[in-house]
Amino acid sequence: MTVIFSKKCEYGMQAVLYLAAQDQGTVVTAEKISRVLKIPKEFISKILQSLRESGLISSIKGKSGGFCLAKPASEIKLIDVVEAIDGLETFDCCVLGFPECTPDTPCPVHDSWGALRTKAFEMLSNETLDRLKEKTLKKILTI
Amino acid sequence: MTVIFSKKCEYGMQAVLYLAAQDQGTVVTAEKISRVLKIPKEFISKILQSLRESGLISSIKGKSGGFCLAKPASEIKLIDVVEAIDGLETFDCCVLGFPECTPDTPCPVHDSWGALRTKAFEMLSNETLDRLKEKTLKKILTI
DNA sequence: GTTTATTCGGACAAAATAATCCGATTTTCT
DNA sequence: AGAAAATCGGATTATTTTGTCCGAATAAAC
Repeated sequence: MTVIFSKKCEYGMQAVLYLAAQDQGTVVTAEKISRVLKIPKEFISKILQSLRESGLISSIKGKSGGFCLAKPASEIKLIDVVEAIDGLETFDCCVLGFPECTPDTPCPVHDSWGALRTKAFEMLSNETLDRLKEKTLKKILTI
Repeated sequence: MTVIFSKKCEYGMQAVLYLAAQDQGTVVTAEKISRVLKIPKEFISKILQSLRESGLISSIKGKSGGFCLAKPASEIKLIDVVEAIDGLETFDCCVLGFPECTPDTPCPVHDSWGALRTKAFEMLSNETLDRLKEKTLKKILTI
């Protein structure tokens, strides 16, 4: 069951968090990420490729190749992954699915939902990946 | 683009809000709901049928038949529609898609997301449909 | 230089969700 | 009684999302 984001996006966030939790300079293969996070290998490979295209991560080809963050974990936020995979449209859509839900033509829950949406956006925008490192490492042990 | 709920659920909420906005005792056909809310007729028909099975709305067969709320609008909440169509699982799932995201084995954003989720649930649970009637009528004019 | 382990890219397959079709039944109206 | 307008139920189709397969290119290790 998906809460807000697509599976691709969820897996992408997990993978990026995992990369951020490694010692700097560590290169991790798609196979390892797949194994640790229990994500189908071919699927996470595609997702990693698209994250590389977006410039969030880098890849190294050939034997002993793999993936790593393209910049310091202190400069990446979860919202960056969301933007790269699902886009930010989610934060601009009516929760009831009404067309053109704007301040001028609001749906019945426009205001209360708007406040929540903002909070959700902030939650994903405020903390950088490095600040989530410890929690990520702990969580990974339990998967 | 879907925010949290499936299209079925979004359409279901819209239709139920529309029924709640009618004068009491009014019977509305699926065709009319489809036309007003711009929802494919056969699709909304199915959704209305399933909402009837859940007991949220009633149907009247035959010519001059249609649908109406099964109880007063003051006794129905949006969360009831969500529960009937998508279920409440959404409010119990990890936003990052991690398995077994619990207080004991939390994901990196477990706490902050949990607070938001609770707020979202409350938003859909607190107000009854009758209190959304005016806003619904206004919104419908703009569709 | 050959083997090996990896990313890369494109096509393909499966599953879930969204939408449609059609014939049967029910009820009202003339 | 017959026509008309509606729900009902089941099958079917279309679209999107999720997941897989395979062969080519790349680079390290022997």
